[in-house]
Amino acid sequence: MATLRDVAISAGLSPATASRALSGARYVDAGTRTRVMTAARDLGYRPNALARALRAKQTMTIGLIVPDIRNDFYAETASVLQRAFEARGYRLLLCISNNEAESDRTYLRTLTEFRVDAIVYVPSTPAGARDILAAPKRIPIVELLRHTDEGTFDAIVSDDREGATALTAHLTALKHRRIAMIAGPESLSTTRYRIAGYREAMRAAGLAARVERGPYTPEHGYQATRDLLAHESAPTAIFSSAAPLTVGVLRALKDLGATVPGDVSLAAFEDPEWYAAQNPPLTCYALPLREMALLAVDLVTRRLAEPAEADRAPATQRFTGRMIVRGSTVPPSDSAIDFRKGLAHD
Amino acid sequence: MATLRDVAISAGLSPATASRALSGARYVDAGTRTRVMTAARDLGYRPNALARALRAKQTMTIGLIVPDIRNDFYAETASVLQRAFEARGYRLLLCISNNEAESDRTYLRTLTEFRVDAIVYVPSTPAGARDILAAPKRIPIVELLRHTDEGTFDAIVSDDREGATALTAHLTALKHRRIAMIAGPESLSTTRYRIAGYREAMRAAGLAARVERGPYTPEHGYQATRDLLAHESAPTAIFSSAAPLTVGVLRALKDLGATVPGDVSLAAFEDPEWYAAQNPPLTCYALPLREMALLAVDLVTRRLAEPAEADRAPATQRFTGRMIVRGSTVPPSDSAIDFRKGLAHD
DNA sequence: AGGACTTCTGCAATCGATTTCACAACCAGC
DNA sequence: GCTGGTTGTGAAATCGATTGCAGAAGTCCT
Repeated sequence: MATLRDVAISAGLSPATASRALSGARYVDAGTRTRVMTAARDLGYRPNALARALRAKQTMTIGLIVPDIRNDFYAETASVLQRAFEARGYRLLLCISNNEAESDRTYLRTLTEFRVDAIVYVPSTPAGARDILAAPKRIPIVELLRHTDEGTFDAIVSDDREGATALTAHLTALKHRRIAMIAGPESLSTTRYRIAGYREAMRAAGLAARVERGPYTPEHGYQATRDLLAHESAPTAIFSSAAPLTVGVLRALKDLGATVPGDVSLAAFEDPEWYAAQNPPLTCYALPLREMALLAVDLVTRRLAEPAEADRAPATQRFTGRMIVRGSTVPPSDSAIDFRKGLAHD
Repeated sequence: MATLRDVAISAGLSPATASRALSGARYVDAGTRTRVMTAARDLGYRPNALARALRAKQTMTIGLIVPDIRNDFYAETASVLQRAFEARGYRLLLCISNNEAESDRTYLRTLTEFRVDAIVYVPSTPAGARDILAAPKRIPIVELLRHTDEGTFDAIVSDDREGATALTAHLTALKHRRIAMIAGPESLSTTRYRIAGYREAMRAAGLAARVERGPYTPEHGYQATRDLLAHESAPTAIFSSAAPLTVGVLRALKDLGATVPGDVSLAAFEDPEWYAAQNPPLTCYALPLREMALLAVDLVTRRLAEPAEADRAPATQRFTGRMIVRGSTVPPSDSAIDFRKGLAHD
C-alpha cells in the first residue's frame, strides 16, 4: 500500500509538502499540487486513517452498542443513527451485545481502546460498567432506550411505565379481567418499568397480575403463551412487551388454534412495520424511536463540538409514545370458556 | 488518557519493559510484572488500538457493507457474521449503504483507509467499484448474497433463479393463470436472477409474465399491489420477491379488503421469522442464510491466516434454498371475479 | 538598498505501542 | 578464568500522517 512518503518521493517532494497539497492547505504551488495529485492517483494512494487518527487524537468514529440487531426496534435505531452520524462526517462502529452483560463490558472496553470519539449505548446490564466507563479521560456517552444508573450519563429513554399502563388500561376498559403480561428479563430498566406500569393498571382495575419473565426471544414468547393458555383460567388478553416476544406469541396462538381477537386479545409494545400488516393488525404502543435516536446524535455532536457542552451535567430525557388501537383488541368473547375446553384436547 | 509511557514511568521502568510485562512476554521478572500491572490498573491504562494497529499492520477488524439493516435478511446476516468473527477475535465495522451505489463506493473507500483486514460486501451496484477495489495491496473481499462481476472476488450467492422458478411453478401447479411478480431494482444481481426464474416458470406453463419493478421498500410493495389489483384482469396470485416488499403487499391487500389466500395467493422470497407467524402463514422460499454467512467468515479467515489461501483464485459458491409451503397459497377461487367487482367500488 | 511581507518548501518532532538490537548480570560447565 | 547459555532491561527505530519552526525566495514599499 502506497504511503504518503511514496507519493512525495514520486513527485520529488517532501512528505510535508505532499500532505499539505492533498489536504488543500494554502501556500502550496499550483504546479506542485497537481504533481502530487497525479502521483497519488497513479500509486493508488489511500491515506492511512489509523496514522491520521493517532496524530489528530480523534477517529471521527462513534461506537454504538445495541442488544440485538434482528429486533426491528434496534435495527431501526441503528439505521437512523448511522445516517445521521454519517451526515455529520462520523463513521459508526456497531457492536451487538446479544443482551449479555459480559458482552457489554467487552465492547465498552474495545470501543475505548479504539479511541472512538463517543459512544451511544443501549445497556444490557443494570449495573452498567462503571469501572470501565469511569476512565480518566471521559468521552461522551449517551444511554439510549435503556439506562443503567440514572445521573451518570446523558440518557434518552421512553416512558415505558406510562406505555404499559396505557396498554393495560385499554384492555381493562374493554372489560378483560384476566390479562397476562409476557415480559423480558428484570435486569433491564425497560422491563422493570413496563412491569410496573402493567401492575399499576391492573391494581387500578382491581385485577390480579400475571407476569411471565424470560429473555427477549420468540422462543420465550412462544413458551409463555402455551403455558398461559394451558392454565385453568387462561387469560382473555395478552400484553406482549416487545416485538421478538410477539413473534412467538402469534406462532403459539396459531399452533393452539386460538384466534385473535376472537379467543384472545393481543396488545403489544413497540410498533415494527409488520404489526400493521398483521391479520388482524396489532394494537400497540409506539415509541418515537426516530426522534430519540436523532436527539442522541444531537447530544453527542454537541458535546464533541462545543467545549461548554462537554462539561454540562448529564441529563435524562424521557419520551412519551402513543397508543395505536387496531383490530387485535376487542372485548372478551362469551365463547372464551369453549375455547379453553378445546384446549384440553391439545 | 494514560499511555504506556505513563505506566512505565510510574513503575520506574522503560516503555519497552512495560509493554512486555503487559503482553505477557517471557523474560520479565515476576516482581516487575506485578509492578507494571498495578501501575496500569491505578492509572486506568487502556492500550491505544490505533497505535498498535499502525505498528502491527493489522486492525483485527472486518468491514461489512450491507444494503439495509432493517431488512431481517441482512440483520440476520450481520448478526451471524458478527458473532462468528468475534469468536475468532475480530471486530466488525458495519456500514449501511441504503441500496445506493454511491454509498457503496464511499464505504469501500473508508474501510480501505481504516485498513480493515478484510471486507464482506453485499453490493448495491452492478458494476461494483472496481476502481477502488483494484488497489495495489489487495485485501480479501467476499461478495455475499449479491455479486458484481463474477470472477473478481470470492462470491457466496444463492440460486435465486431456481428459487423463483420453484415458487412460481408451485403457483402454476395450483392452476393459477394470472401470477404477478413484485420485484426489486434491476441493477441488483438477485433481482435479475429472480425475474429470470419467474419468467422461465411462466413460459414453461405457457403464461404471460407481469413484473412490477421498484426499490426494495414496503412502499413499492404497497403501490405495486394496489396497481395490480386495480387492473382489469387482476392476478390471482402474487410473488413477492423480498421481505420488505411483502410488508407492503400485505398492507395493501388489507386496505383493499382482499383476503389471503381466499382472494389472492401469496408466495414470497426469503423467510423472516414473522412469515410463519402470519395469518395465514406465508409460503416461501427460504435461503440458508446462516450457512452462507458462516462460509463467508471461513473464507475470510482462511485467506487471512494461510499464506497459500491468500493467492487462491476467487471462486463463486452457489447455495440452494428450499420451498416451504404454508397456508398463503391455494388454488384460485371461483369468487375471484366477484372480488374484482368489489374492487371497482374502491 | 533595506525592511516587511507573502509564498513555498523541508526538517524534525509528535501521536503510542511494539520490536530489534545491544548490553549487563548471572549461572553452569570445563 | 573462560565460554556459552539464560534472564532481564533499555535505547532507539518503526508504523504513516500532520504540523511547528525555520529558512529560502520573491514582492512591495519607502
